[in-house]
Amino acid sequence: MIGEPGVAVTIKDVARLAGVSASSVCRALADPDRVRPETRDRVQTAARQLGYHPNRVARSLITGRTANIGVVLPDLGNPFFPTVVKAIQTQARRRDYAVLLTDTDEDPAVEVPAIRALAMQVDGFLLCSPRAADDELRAVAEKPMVVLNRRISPFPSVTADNSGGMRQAVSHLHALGHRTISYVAGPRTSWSNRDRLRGLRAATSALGMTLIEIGNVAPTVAGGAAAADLVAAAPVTAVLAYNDLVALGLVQRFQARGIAVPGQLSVVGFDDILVAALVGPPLTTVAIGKEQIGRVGVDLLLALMAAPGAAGLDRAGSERAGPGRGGRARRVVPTQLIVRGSTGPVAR
Amino acid sequence: MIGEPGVAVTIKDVARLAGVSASSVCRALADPDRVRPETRDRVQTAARQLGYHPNRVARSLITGRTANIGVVLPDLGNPFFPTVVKAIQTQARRRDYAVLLTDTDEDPAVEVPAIRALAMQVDGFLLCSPRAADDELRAVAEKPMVVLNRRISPFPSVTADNSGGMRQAVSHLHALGHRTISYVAGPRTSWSNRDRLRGLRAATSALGMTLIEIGNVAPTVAGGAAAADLVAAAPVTAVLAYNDLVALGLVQRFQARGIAVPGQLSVVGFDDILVAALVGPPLTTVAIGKEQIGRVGVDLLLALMAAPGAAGLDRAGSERAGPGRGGRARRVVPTQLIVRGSTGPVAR
DNA sequence: GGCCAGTCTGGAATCGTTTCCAGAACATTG
DNA sequence: CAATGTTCTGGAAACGATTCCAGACTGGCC
Repeated sequence: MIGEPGVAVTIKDVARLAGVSASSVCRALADPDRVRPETRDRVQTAARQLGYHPNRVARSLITGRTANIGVVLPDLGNPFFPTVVKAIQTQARRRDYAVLLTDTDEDPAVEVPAIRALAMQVDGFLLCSPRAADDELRAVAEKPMVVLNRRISPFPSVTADNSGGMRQAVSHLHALGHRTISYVAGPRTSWSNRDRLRGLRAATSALGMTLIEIGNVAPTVAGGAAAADLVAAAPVTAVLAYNDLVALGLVQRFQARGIAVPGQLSVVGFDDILVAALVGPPLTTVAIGKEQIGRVGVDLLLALMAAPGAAGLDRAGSERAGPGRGGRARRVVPTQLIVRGSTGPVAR
Repeated sequence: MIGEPGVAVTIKDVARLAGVSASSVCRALADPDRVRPETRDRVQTAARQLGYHPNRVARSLITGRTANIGVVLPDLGNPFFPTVVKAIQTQARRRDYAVLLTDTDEDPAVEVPAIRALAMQVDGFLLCSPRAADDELRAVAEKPMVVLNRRISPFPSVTADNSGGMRQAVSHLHALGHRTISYVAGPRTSWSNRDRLRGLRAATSALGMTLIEIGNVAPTVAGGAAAADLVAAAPVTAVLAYNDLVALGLVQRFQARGIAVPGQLSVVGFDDILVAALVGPPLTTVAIGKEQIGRVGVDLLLALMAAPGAAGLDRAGSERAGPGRGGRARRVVPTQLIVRGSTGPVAR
């Protein structure tokens, strides 16, 4: 590579060295079969010699494609998201896409401006657990969008089987003798929270159990700790938390108050973040294929972008974009209860 | 906002509606004082009416600036990094920059290609704990670069006061009566690992303690668990780990083998990731201002980009770029030992 | 009233690439 | 050998914004 140190080498430099026109360079590199083998070789040699790499910005301008995807999520501080992002990033790179990341700090009001700001530099969006209202998100969808951990028609989505997870968790608790349990709810704006609650209600009522719902808290350790006293005051023998962080906050506060887990109170989390296995007692929780969510999300988005009328919202009355082609697919990844040490038989 | 749904509104549309030329629209929006107040108002009204936002790609092409910064890091799965990235992201957004993220999966060979691939779409790089060789990184530096958690001349860097942290940790252990301790080293390619080891050696020898170094392991829980047996076999009463994940792996394996922590063996981590406080026993560890690292990194990078000869490497014999202006600043953020439950007096 | 300075504006060039179009070169066929 | 078709190539336009330059207009001043 002999490229001048500071100055970028352009297609014209290659053209000059190869003794052909810029158009031919472009063709030789983009679609080698459209030029004579001899020119192809000359161009490719020249390009290699100069260390030429096409300017993606200039290319974007004319093709309208950026080869970037935008990822918007509420909080990197929640270990759930980095795992998903990592999977997204890996899969995106494999497909030659780069990832533009925005953390909205759990603030719904930041989401729409953030999407708008990124819109021009990406070919599509992956919205992880978006907090804004359905209508707002639909209104801002000029680019293809895939939603993770939430369903918003008409976007394709990837969600976890929250109901299934809750069913497993509840029947586990039921088997241990628990009959009255509590749920510590996450953010009101979280679709996963609503979905988990829905599944939980169905599961408990199916088994004739009593469910006491405890207000919405931030999906953090602090949020869980804040709710712990309310839970302790309720006549329950077990508690399910919106997610692992909340569960950890609960356990921490229980232990600080001398409430034995699982001796006096069983605790179940959701997500199976790394730390769940490490705390004392290790947390019983519902595992989600986080990598799968990220990976499938990327695939869905790429399919959507490749689809014929690849705008964010299909135009009114568009031909049926079959879910098979990524049109408005709804993928559900399985969940699985991981029984660890934070749940046990009901006391007495 | 009356913009056509699918078609992007360009500067020409605004110009037409406002009855002025494109140049005037550009001036009115970029630098309102350079046009007559009346034109300014007409343009601004028209722009608002059409929902015009300048196309950043087109702008990049002519200005050469992208308003993106590239972040490269080894593993989002290590909770240390999401925290740093979150701070980076927040600070970048505040300065109107977007963040392009790449996770290299701890593979040095991925780093350079990743940087090269991103180079054209960013104005500068933030390399978090890069694993590649100094020379490779210098060779790939066409854009301004700031290095986090490592020092590579001539790049500005932000590092933690590893030596100071180790000194605190060692004197804590010394006060508890420990005299022979072990260090479980992280990746050989990690500068932080070498820096921590350096500080550790200095601190132990200053206090006349014996240090037994145990091979390089992956900076993960599994890595720590893998080293645990070696540690247990060594004649030590305490062990310092490269980072918290390794420490957690050690503790986990010790407990599995019935070795009491801190009863028989004290364990100290590094980083103070969220989970450190939650495990049982809670981990004594050295805290780093992770947010500060990210924030300062962004500030340094922005200063570097704004600097006169803002190429990656200053040209040979460049005028002294004072560290004050971000030239080749070396910022060190303080560390602090957090004493929790995984350390205690030496047995007997 | 004329001249100069200053303000404001429009047109054109530019960034680097892709793509359309038309023409050149060559081969094929009658 | 002419007519036709095919392959390959170069020039030019285009993407959308910024910026340079020169011209138009205004105002002030003598």
